[in-house]
Amino acid sequence: MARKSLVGVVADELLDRIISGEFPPGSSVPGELELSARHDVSRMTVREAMKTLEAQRILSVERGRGTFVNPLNRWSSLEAVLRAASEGQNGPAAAVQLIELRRMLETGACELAAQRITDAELEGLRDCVADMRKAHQGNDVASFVAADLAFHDQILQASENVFVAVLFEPLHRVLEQGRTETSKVPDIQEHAIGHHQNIYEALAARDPQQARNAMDAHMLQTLSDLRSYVLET
Amino acid sequence: MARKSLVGVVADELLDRIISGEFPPGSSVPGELELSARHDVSRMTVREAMKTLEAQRILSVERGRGTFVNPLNRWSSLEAVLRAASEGQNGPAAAVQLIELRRMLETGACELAAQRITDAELEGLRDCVADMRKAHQGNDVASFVAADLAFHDQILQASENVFVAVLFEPLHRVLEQGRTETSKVPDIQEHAIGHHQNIYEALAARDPQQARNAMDAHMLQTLSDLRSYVLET
DNA sequence: AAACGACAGATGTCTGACATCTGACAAAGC
DNA sequence: GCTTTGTCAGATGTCAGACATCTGTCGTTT
Repeated sequence: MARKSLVGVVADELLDRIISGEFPPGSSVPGELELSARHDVSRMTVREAMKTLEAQRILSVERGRGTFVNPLNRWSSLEAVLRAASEGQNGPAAAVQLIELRRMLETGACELAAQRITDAELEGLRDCVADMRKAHQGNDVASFVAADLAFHDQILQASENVFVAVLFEPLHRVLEQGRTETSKVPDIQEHAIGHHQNIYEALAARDPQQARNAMDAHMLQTLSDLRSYVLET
Repeated sequence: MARKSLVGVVADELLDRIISGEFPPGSSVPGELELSARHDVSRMTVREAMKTLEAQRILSVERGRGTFVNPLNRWSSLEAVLRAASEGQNGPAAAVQLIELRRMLETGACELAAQRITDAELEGLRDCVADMRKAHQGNDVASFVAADLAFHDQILQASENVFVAVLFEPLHRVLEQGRTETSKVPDIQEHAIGHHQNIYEALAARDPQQARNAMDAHMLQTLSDLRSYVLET
């Protein structure tokens, strides 16, 4: 059952303690010896756990002095920040902020893609929309979500901006589950197909402004879907 | 001179070898024993170096099988991706892509800020512009850059979106040096002051669309400045 | 009062050992 | 012949103890 290594367990628990506020930013975490005693593991295991948190800029290790918690805005792990931001009753607010972020990246990428997309990539997008239609008629939620994701991936790739793709990847993972939920509703599926069709046409026309607007409409629709979904459940 | 720990040195060199193409994505890197022999360090040191790269999703460690290089789009470290993307003659292209990314985030944050900014934050922005004017007249480049950065930071904070701030932080570090260079030119300083003034006024009017457009104009100007700067040097 | 030195506590590194997982190959059983 | 099983090499996971080195502090010395 517990498939994670000991290092992962220790790192997770330490991060939990940090997020819970036990070690606020700027303060120091217990020494390696103390943690190894607490978790009943060797010092090396604790060190490797610390190293993973240090690599994500969650901790700063200073030789001879100790290990300190960085302020949240220096963390480089979206997932960790998400965990921290979702504490207490902030879950919905964090979800909205994630969509806002996604909106920035996707509309921007779509604008760039309109200037750079190739004919082959356009064809791929058309196929994705066709797949979504087919899945919608056949009530195949899994295929629908897959085609949806493929569509957005294709645009990201067509934007030819590596950094956007890199920043978007963790978002992809985080938003994946929620997407499957909302995509179950037939009405939402139909809206999505329409928006994707519009985006495709704008990209085919290679009109950056129109492409951005089409994607923006899609994002706002998604945000609206999320709001009603979060409210009713 | 060499203030970095051994772990950092080993991690850096291994990352260099990966970026140079010696270990392409999907392939495996040498085992811990082989690396410890090559760098003349203990196996534990190699392991900690690997852990840092694994935490940045550059490597995937699989027990009993080996350690493998992830494809570039799974890396979570903007700096590492930047190093990889700047290889060979791709430096300028990477710089342009960074500005494009910055444009997405800053225009998006500015649009959000227009809906949420407080009076106190507006006053802070006005002070920043005033400081820029003062530094411009006094030929104080350092103060000018500082006020410029503070202005953008304030907007980021006013957007009230933690995730945008988190994604922007590494960009901040990367773009910092280039900013100091371009800010030396008096003409560019004057342009920047005008744009910042426009942004401030749009935010004061709490008009999201106008704020986005003002920031977008600023970003396009910056991109144009960068292009002419890169071309002539 | 300032400079020095000893000291405790923290992280950095090394050595060697054993545990456990994976993949491959060979031997045993049907 | 074909499947099953045992064994083995090689890889990562974890442990224990030791020593090195840096930092801040607190007396002691000058």
